[in-house]
Amino acid sequence: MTKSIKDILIKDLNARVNGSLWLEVGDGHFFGPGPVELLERIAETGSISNAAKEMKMSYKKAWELINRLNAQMATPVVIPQAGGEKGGGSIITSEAIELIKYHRLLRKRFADFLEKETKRLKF
Amino acid sequence: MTKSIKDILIKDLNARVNGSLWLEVGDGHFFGPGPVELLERIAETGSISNAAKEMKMSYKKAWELINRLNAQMATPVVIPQAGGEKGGGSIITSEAIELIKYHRLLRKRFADFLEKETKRLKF
DNA sequence: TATCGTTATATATTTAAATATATAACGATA
DNA sequence: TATCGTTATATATTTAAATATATAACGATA
Repeated sequence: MTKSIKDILIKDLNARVNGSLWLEVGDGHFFGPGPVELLERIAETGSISNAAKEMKMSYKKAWELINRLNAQMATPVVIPQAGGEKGGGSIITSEAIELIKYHRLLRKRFADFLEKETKRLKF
Repeated sequence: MTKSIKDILIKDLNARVNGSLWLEVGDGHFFGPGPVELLERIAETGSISNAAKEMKMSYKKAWELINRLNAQMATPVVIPQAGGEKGGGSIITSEAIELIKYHRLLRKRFADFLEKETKRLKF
């Protein structure tokens, strides 16, 4: 009695199906989990700098990410202001909010897919 | 008349949904596209060394990958032989063949999911 | 027992990506 | 006009991952 691959994957290894998802444009990645979280935190904290700190991401990386997004989108996702009452800050646009919402729904459907595939492995 | 996020993503950027998929066990990645391709090429070429060359992967990386897989699985995926008539070689087990088949089906379903989500973006 | 090309292994080097550091520019406010 | 903390930018350093290189062990065969 030989073991099926399912037996090995599930019974012996307790394996599960996992993955990651992003929006792609032209050649490469465009909008994935990282940018989503960064935008959310910019909205919360009011600045790229603080958002980056919270994520333990270097400010440089965060700024380049936002800069790239703003350049690629037809409409910017973040409006930065250098200088001002408290030194400045950044706000996210309504388009960014829509993007986040869309991505949440998309990820939910993806999570369902992954769960379904993991369950399928078990029966 | 403001643009919806869908308009921006599809009309302006021609964005599509993409992602990657793997089997996970315990803490981390376990079996993704890379290992699948490597196993396929070991089956074709009869050696880890040649398979790695074809993929332009360093032998070391290929060997470590196979070694890790063999250690993690209840049954090895590759049977290596050092020494022998032509210096040696490696063959893949029936479990490896099953794994590859399973992964192909899984990726097909994932591709369908991605296509569906990309189309959903368009309407 | 010499030969073959492979597996198995250690170590050095290269590469790419990230963080770290420093600093100018900014603009509302007191 | 001095101050604030931020954005914006360049450069140095660190880190992690990969390749490159070298070599011993292997075992069937002639």
